[in-house]
Amino acid sequence: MDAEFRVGMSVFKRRLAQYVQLESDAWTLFDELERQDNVFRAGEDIIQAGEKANEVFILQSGWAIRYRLLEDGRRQIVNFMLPGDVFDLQALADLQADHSVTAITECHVAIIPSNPFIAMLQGSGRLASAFWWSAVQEESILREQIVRIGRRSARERIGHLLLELHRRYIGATGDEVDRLNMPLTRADIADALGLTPVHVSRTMSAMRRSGLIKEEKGSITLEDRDRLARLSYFDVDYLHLRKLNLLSAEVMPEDSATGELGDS
Amino acid sequence: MDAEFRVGMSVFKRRLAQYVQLESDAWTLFDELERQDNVFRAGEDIIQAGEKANEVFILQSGWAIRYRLLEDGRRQIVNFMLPGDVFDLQALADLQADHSVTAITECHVAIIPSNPFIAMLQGSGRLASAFWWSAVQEESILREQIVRIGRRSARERIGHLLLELHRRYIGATGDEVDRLNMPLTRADIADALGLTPVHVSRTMSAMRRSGLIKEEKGSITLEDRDRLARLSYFDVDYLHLRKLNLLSAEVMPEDSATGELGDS
DNA sequence: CGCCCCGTTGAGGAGAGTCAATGGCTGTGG
DNA sequence: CCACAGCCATTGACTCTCCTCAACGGGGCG
Repeated sequence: MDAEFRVGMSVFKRRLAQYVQLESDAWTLFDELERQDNVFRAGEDIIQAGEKANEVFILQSGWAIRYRLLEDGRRQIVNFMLPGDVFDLQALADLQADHSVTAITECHVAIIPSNPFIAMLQGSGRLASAFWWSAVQEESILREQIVRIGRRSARERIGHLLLELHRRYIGATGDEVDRLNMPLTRADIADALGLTPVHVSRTMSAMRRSGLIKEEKGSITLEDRDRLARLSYFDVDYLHLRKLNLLSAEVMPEDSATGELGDS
Repeated sequence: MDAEFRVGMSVFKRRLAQYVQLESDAWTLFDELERQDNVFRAGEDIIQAGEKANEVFILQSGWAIRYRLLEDGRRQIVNFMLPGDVFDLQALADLQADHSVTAITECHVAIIPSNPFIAMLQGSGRLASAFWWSAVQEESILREQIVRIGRRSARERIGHLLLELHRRYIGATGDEVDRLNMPLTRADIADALGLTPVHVSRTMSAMRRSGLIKEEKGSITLEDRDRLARLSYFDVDYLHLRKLNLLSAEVMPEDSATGELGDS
């Protein structure tokens, strides 16, 4: 985790580079951004609901969750943030956060004030595209989370979530293996999937017994990924992992400094 | 419905004007947009999953749903589109649609090709802000849908959904009454909330009996909105209905044609 | 050492699902 | 103008997935 952090923005760049082709001058703009590197301990809030953050966050290392609490204590985890994820672009509209974001493990976060960030987007249509892609992917993940919770059984939900986290984990780390870090407790998984910890435990035990997964302390191995994918009706399409066609590149010349939302 | 259609873009304008202050020159840009007015019959697809639409859609009248089908026929409705809603801004990133959009009632839809749309955003930071607000609101509605399905009982889900649709319906029509058009069948509500039609029917019958709602053909009245809100843990905040501070207005002068994503 | 958090397992219960029958409404065609 | 098909809402009876309550054990940490 420390190692990941020391390389600076590279997690985000690695993630983006898989989908968007970016030249070094775009990256220069990005690298020169004014920013602050913050560390949050496990359990600490990164953003609190109701707070108005005028910053954009990029998660460098660690896992975080976005969640909402009901008045009677029920918690729903809306989504997970993995290294390389950008969040609260909605802060650019100067809106209050309607959900909290909390570190699940220790998190290293780059915090970028809105204004320089906006200026950067204005400076490069391709960077703007890249961030727009990231926002579109996040929204797509939200939609899939709705399908997962609304129309899948407990086993399907867990399998589907594990496969998503696995793909996203690979995107962040670059390691193409069937094993991933798993800092989530049964309660976290339950609150993400609309189940109870007890039932998650039972269901995952059954999955272990049938050779679908293997758990070690702090990590999980997808022992039979194909079978898992079949029985969870997992279809990666929603992650939008194909290379993007950058609209901007066609619509307007590179040297034009306008056209931000365009690509985005 | 026909009356609504004849007034052109006004539904969208009315919705936006409640939250974003826009001068007439911005609207001029918007009004001059190249567009096509299409009519879709009930049940007809507006966007098909897998299709790459290079257009932005604005629903003028009628109701539509975004949904996804699992291989075995299960359907999950991801969200509802009401008059004034804009959809598939993600098409601007040249991505395939990962979900289908279908008309539930007859729908009048303005279809705007991406390029002129992008040009419009570039022409007015305030318009860009307005559309960004719309995208942020939509994402927030998705998150709330996750909480609704994941951590609420059947009665809470139905109550909460009705309250959301009611607020959004008011935003579109301007009528401040407790009654709204209800073209949804039990099956639609069930597929949106992760329930079965039978259970939705039972639960709504109970709600009728306890004086929470009243149903007539094609419409529903929220008889005791406060009680409904309390027992569904409904909190409007997530709809972001307050007036926006337009960042752009502060960050850059009105006459600058750059700064689109900035406000957005 | 002892506390606390976490995962697991058991027993019993409840909310929601499944299957099936009925009746109303609408549209259509003979 | 009526008969019939098709869709939709409702209700009953039964089932099952998932929840609740509870107890126990292991591991990390002060």
